Amino acid sequence: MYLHVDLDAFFASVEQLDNPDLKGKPVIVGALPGTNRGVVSTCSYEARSFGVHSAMPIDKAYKLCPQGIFLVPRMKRYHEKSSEVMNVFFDFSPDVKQMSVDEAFIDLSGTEKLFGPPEKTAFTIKAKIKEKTGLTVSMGLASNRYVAKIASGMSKPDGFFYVKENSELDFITTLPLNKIWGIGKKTLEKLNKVGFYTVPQIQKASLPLLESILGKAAGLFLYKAVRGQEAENFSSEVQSKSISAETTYKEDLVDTYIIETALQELAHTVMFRLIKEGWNGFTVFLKIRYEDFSTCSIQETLPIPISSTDMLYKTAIKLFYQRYNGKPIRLLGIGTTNLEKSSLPQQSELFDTENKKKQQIEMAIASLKEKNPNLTITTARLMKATDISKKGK
DNA sequence: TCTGGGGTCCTAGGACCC
DNA sequence: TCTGGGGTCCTAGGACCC
Repeated sequence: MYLHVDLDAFFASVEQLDNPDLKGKPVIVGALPGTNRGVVSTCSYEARSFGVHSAMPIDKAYKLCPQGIFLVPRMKRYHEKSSEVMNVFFDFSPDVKQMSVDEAFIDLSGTEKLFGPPEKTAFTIKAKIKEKTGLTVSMGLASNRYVAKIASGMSKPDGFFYVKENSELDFITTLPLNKIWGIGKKTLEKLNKVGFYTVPQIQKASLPLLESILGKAAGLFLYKAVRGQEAENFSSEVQSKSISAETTYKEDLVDTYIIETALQELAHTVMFRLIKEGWNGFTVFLKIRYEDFSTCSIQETLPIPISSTDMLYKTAIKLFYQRYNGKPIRLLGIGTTNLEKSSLPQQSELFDTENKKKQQIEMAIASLKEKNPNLTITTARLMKATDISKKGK
């Protein structure tokens, strides 16, 4: 049996926990009203009753709920609370799969002898989380992860939903299509276009038909989903496959010096994470979003891994000018993929002294930062550019 | 409603190889 | 000489999720 656990209105709940004055009030975490181009990340249930929800533009949230308490996310704090919660899970099972900062799957198979039947264990875990962290969770229990995940969604907030063995199909059959995890806006449109509006209609469709509508993978995924079955890739092992950073600027970027500085800043951010987490990245990708929201990307795979901010920056600049159409830029992003653990033996570069030196300096800075997070070390250019970064955030 | 940031996986076409 | 089949890797874009 699998238990899916989801923290309720996580970011907003942590804020209410840390500042009891906020309890019972509409807390909206994301951005401050009036700041251009922000969205709601999470909001408390009190705010939801005003119609506010995740991904809503912050100014719209403000119109709906002017008395709301608007806060900027404190990711570091949320990650702290998140690990407290995950640690509780490990007291109940060695098999815990953390799926994101606020949710995890717990395999409760074989824990009966220690903790009793799974549905009882679920309530024990729920109480323990509340006691140790002050947070409430929503839970779903089922014979596979996919159904458990949907069940926990049905139990929000602070609930528990148990789909007993052999009733998975009945459970799924009664759901509206938009509650099926993996069906988003576009897929729903495609399905509606060919006359599918309910789960039972899709249950009658053949696999080849679904594949012809949605493509091979999505077709198979949906075919299994409407039968309460889990697809192979649904909760595959979580390991880093890419590291990236992107910024939507408060005002569109037009000046090439500012654009290049922005790219350097992003390269800096990504490189430090790469070093800190011990990755070698062989592919660099760059993302540009223009003022009209049209988005393009370009990537290049290198024969050797990125080893310094400078190398990442220079590659990004090269890619940028291959793609840039001269229009005002709303967002820039840099990332790296094709990752390998940097502890693996690496074929050393033939003429690599320059890069090695740079990397050694960056390693030193990264470890200093590790010891003293408040330390700010940056290049002269980025110091001058503090203006744009502040404006941009 | 004027649309964040960090990710994952899939698709389709092209290059290249045997 | 007008053109196979299988496989891998790369690229750009898209859909989806939290």
